[in-house]
Order: sequence, then structure tokens, then C-alpha cells
Amino acid sequence: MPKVGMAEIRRPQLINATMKVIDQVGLQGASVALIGRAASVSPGIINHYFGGKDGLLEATMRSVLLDLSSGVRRQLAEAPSDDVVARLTAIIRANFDPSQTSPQTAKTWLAFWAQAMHHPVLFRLQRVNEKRLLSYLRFELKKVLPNDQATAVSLTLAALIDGFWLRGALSPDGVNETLATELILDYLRQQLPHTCFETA
Amino acid sequence: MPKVGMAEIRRPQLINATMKVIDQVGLQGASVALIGRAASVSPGIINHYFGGKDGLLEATMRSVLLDLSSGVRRQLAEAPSDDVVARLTAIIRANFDPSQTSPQTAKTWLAFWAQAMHHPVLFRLQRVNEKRLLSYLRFELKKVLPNDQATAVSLTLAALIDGFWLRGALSPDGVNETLATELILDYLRQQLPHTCFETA
Amino acid sequence: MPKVGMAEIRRPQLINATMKVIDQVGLQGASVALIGRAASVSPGIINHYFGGKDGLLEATMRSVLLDLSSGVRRQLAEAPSDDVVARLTAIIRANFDPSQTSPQTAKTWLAFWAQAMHHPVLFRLQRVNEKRLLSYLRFELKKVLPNDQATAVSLTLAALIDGFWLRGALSPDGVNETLATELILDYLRQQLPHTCFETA
Amino acid sequence: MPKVGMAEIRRPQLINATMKVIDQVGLQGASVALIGRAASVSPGIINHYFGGKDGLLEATMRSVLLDLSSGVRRQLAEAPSDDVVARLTAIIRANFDPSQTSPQTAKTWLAFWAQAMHHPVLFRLQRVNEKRLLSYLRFELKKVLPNDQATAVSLTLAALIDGFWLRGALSPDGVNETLATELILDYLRQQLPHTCFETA
DNA sequence: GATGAATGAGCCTTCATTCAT
DNA sequence: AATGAATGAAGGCTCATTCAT
Repeated sequence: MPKVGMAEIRRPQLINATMKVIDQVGLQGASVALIGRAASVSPGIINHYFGGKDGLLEATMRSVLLDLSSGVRRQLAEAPSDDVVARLTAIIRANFDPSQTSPQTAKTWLAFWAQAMHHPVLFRLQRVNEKRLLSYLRFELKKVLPNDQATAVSLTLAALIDGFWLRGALSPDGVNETLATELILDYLRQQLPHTCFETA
Repeated sequence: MPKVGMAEIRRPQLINATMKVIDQVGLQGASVALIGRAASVSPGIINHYFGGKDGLLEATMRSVLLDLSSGVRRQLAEAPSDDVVARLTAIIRANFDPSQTSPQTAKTWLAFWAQAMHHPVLFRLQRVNEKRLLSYLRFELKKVLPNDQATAVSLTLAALIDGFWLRGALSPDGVNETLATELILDYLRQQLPHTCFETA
Repeated sequence: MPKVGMAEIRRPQLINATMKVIDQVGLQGASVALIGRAASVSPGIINHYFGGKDGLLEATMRSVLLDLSSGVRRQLAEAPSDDVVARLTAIIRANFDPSQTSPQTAKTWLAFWAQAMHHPVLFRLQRVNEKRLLSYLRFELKKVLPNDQATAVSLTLAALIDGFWLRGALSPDGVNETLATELILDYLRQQLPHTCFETA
Repeated sequence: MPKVGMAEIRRPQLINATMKVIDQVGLQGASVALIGRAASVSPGIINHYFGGKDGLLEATMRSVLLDLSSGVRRQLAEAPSDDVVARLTAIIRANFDPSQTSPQTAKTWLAFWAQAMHHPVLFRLQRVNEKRLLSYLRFELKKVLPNDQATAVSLTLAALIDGFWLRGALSPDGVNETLATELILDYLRQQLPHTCFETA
């Protein structure tokens, strides 16, 4: 019998190697040969586990997306369900978690965004992610704001999150999570009724 | 008998073709053959005028950056030099000018951002651009806000601009310039002293 | 505790799977992975039983050749040993037995012929087969024709058999055994002394 | 300006190299690298002129087919239009012209036949060729035989031609054109009315 | 100035084979 | 006996670049 259960070892191993290589040489330079070498396996194995390079890239993006959304859920689970400010803060913090803002992850995100414009499967994945953030934000905001305002604030918050994130990714210093979080919360404070903060 | 002045014709022609091809097939798919065909010239000519594909891409990014910064300058020139709100609005509007938010330009920006992470020359170009936006914003804000606050608001404004821009680029509907501008101005209104708006 | 006698099960199983796969995707497309899947076994097993892909192909060709020659022998055994016409007819019929003219077998033959040109082992196998047909035919013909004529007729008969066979294999309608047999017998009738048919 | 008219030089050059390589190592072994080397050009050029390996193989088969059909037409043009025997002989001779029976051409034919079974484009090409031979033969035969007989004889003649051809291709001695032609004409003589030969 | 023929390196993928289990 | 994970060479193809014309 062959080694069993290798799939659970190899798949994450190759996905990590992919992110590492994208970090080092970009998506364009991320050849299967390089990824294979980074994972200390033969290039051919990628076809075995992912059916091709596209499958590996798609799986890598799914992994990044899953990391983000599970991070959000984890942070939300720790916030009191009746404290809107705490819950919004949780969502914002999750988006600026070090695991998401490390140069490696940041470059991977950026690479996939650019790629997604011309790749239907990646595009769909990214759309879901984008809408989910908005949906999370608006769900909380509607508890304390009229509908129109909830929508407007959620759009602005999402733009702030992505904006700080993007500018950080493009900067040699990386994302300054503390500053970004603080400035976003500053904005938030001005939008919510004062009563929200009394309970916090 | 060489035709003189062809450079001034060929270079913009090839830069436009490059943006068109990036829009259609992405930066990855933008081969010199495709770009040459889009410009109705031979692939070999690119080396003649740009010294290679890299030179063409660099020139294309310079062109995009120049379009933006000249747009900002043009809008600023039309705003009264003593009306801070008008000047900030001018900067914001220039960033959401249709010439900048068209899908073609948007995809080009995104592609170059991702590329810049692993390409020193492009990285430098993009850094200059990034800092210039901040510098423009802070210059105006310092007229009406204390230093610290001016910095904070400028960072937030820049994030909002890039954030709305990015989310628009990634959405099938493109950038909604009207909504983005409005929401950013909403934020701005809350940050500036009321006196600013009386004069306007 | 190794299962004994598996060789007798696995070898025909794999040979049949090989013919099936050649029928479906051609010899070029017949990878060990595909053959293994068609036989519902692991690709690695082929090396175990045949020492490699070449061994399997060789065994498959041997199997096809054996089917033909045992078919000829079977048909000959049923023909009276003194009836030349009956015996020649038996040889011809055996060559157009449905088991030999099925698209699957036909494609396998054709594939092996082409392959044999550049594969000494297969070439030898096919030579033996070719000569055996001639030898069978001439042996019978010499009973009723002078040597020279027997040789000429045997060559012509062999060409007719292979010719109808090849044209059938290349046609979408397959081999028309009835028509082929009839036309060959028409020819034969003109070559043999009338006395041959009186006894028949 | 680049070298002009190279297409007319390169295309036949590469087609000949293809046949040469197929002769040497078979269709399976005929890689673009080998073909390129045989033609003393870079492998990449094949894509330039034929759009890929498939295009080259298709063009090679077309070339072989064209050689045959133009050979038939040439021989027919030299035969008196009212001498059926001469015209049929011309068709037969053209099929056994040295240019068609050389080991190189023979192996190419065989390889393409096998390939055609699983390649729609090649299959169609080969079908046209097959039908054309029958059509030529029947056209002449109908001048001197009733319809049914003309059909039967044309089928038999075609089988004889392909049969001798195939057996020759598979033999180390190659096709014996003289013997094949003679034996086929022997058959023909028995099928046609004696009057046909008086005029000849 | 401009062409496009030609090159050759590099890419992704396929595949026969090996081997630990 | 049998598996299928893993290898690594080889395949076809793409592509930036060069160069004779």
C-alpha cells in the first residue's frame, strides 16, 4: 500500500510554497518548477494534487480567503453579540490581523486581484469575499443606524479597510495595522450614535 | 532618408496599444506580438523605441501616472487658491475622473501595482505617485487643521480614495465615481472646521 | 500470503484493457495510466506483470496474432483435407472472422503495423504472421497448380485479404466481411482448375 | 524588410524533414525538436509556419496525398482517352511509382493511416483519397463492363493495390512494384472483355 | 524606419517508471 | 500482490529578442 493521507500533507505544503514564491518573485515568476523546489518536491506532483498550475493558484486563493473569513468569524465569536462597536471593531481587526498583512499575504492578495480581472474563477472567489465584508458590516450597522446611513457607512468602512490595506501593501514599510485600525475607528466613532459607546 | 519625428508618433501609439491589450488580456497575456498587432506595427519595433518590453511597460506606467498628476494639477488650477474645501474636492475629483476610472485604466493600474512589488523601477514610480497624493492633501489640510490632525485626515482621505478605487476596479460594475466622491466629501465635511464651508 | 495464480488473471485482463484503450484513443494515447484504469488496477502493476509498457504492447500483439492463427487452424481443422477450395475458403474466412474485423481489433492491428516499422520485436512478430498466411495459401495451391502459378496466386490472395482488410479498417463502416470474402472467392474461382470445384 | 518568400522555402523543407524523421524514428518519435534539427532550423519555427505540430503533420499528409493524386493525373494524361486498359494501367502504375513506394513514403503513409483513426482531420483527408481511387477505377471500368461488375472489379482492384502496397511496406524488402503491377494486370486481364486488348 | 523570419530559453504538462507501504 | 505517491525527463508551445533585408 502506498503512503496514505499524503494529500492532507502535500496540499497545504504546496499552497504555502506557492505563497512563498509569489512573495519572492511575483505571480508572473511563480513557475511550477520554482514552487516545486520551494516545497522540495518534483514539479510533476502539482498536477497530481491540483490538476495543473491553475488548480494550485485557485486553491491558494481559496486558502487565503478562508484564512480571512475564519479570522473574522473567530474575532466576532469573541465579541458580545449586543455590542455593535465591539463587533465592528472585531471585523476591522480581523482584516488587519498580522496573518493578513504580512508582506507575503499582502503580495499574494494583490497578485490575485490583478489576476482575477482576467480569470473568471478567481474573479468569482474575490467577489464573494468582497460582498461578505460589506454584508458583515451592514448587518451590524443596521442595528443602530437607519438603512441608508448603514449602507453608506458600510461602503465607506470597506473602502477604508481596503484602502489602508492596499497602500500598506504598496509601501516598503508594509501595513501599519495599529494606525490603520485607529483611524478607521476614529471615523466609526463619528458615525455612530453616542449611546453605542456608553455600553462599551 | 529616415522619416524624422516618428518617435513622437510611435511611442504614444504603442503605449495606447499596451493599455488596450492589458485591458483585454491582462498584463500576463500582453505579449509584444499582441501589442504590436494592436498598434498595427511589427513586434520588433518595440525594441527600437523602448529598448525592450520592460521599457514599454515602464513608459506605459509613466504615461498613466502623468495623466493622473496632470489631471490633479488642472483641476487645482481651476479652484480658488484660498478655498481649502474646493481644492481638496478638486484633488478628489481628479482621482475619480472618468479617464482614470475607465475599466481599461483601472486594470492597467491594478496590473502595475501587482507588478511593481517585484520591479524596482515601477515600484519607485508608484511610490512617488503615492506620496504626491498625500502631500497634496496634507498641504491643503494644514491650512485649517493642526499638524497631527492634518496628517491623520490626509492618510484617511488617501485610503478612501484608493479604497473606493480598488473596490470599483474589482467590481463588474466599475467605479461609481459619483457615490465615491460623495461619501468621501461626507467624511471630509465632518473633519473640517465649519468656517471652511461658510466661505465656500 | 501472496495470491497465487494471479498472473493468469491479470495478464489477459491487462491485454484486453490495452486493446480497449487503443480502440478508444489510439496507440499514442494509450498511457499506462489509462490502461490501468480501464483494467481497474493500478498503473504500477503493469511493470510487475510485463516488465514495462513495451512488454505489455508486445504481449498484446502476440495475443492478437495468436487469435488469428488459432482461428485459421480451427477453421482448417473443419475443412476436408482433400478439398483445396474448402481449405482456401477456410483460411480466407478465418481472416475475416468478426473477432478479427471488429473496429477494436482492426485499430489494434493498424496501430501495431505502424509501430512495428520502428520496433524490432514487433516487426519480427508481424513478419512471422505475414509469412504464415502466404505459406498456408501456397501449400494448398500447390496441390492443384504449378509452382509458379501457386506462388503468384498466393501472393495475390494475400494482397486481397490484407487490402480488403486495410480499406475496411480505414472506412467508417468497417470491414464488410461478406463482400470481401465473396470478391476474393470470385477471384479464386477464376484461378483454379474446374476440377477443383466438381469435387467440392 | 525581412527575407521575403521564405514560406515557400520553409514549408516544403519542413515537410520533407518530417517525412525523413518519420522514416527514421516513426511518427511517435517524430518530435518537433528532431524535425527542426533534420531541417536545420529551430523547433520554434514550426509554430511560425504551421501553427503547431498538428498543422505540420496535416500539411505533410496533404503533401503526400497531393503527390499521389498529381502522379495519377499525370500518368492518365499520357494515356489515350479511348484505351481503357491503358488508362487503368496508368492508374495502377501511378500508385506504384517509386516516389510512392520508397520506404520513407511508405512509412509515412502507414503512420498517417494509424493516426487517422483517431484524428478527424487526417481521417477526412484519407477518406477523400480512398474514394478518389475507387472513383477513377470505376469510371474507366464502366466503359466496358456492366455497372455491377464495374463496381466489383473496382473494389477488388483497389484492394489489390492497397494490399500489395501494405505488404510491401511491412516487408524488409519494400514494395516490389514490378511484381505487384504484373499480378494486378493479370487479374485485370481476366476481368475485361477480350475486345479491350485488341485495340491496345 | 520598419519588417517579420528566426532563435532558443523557459514554461506547463504528460508519462513511464520506481518504491515505500 | 497491489497501491498510488513521487520522480524527472521529454514533449509541444510561447515569447522576448535579434537581425538580415
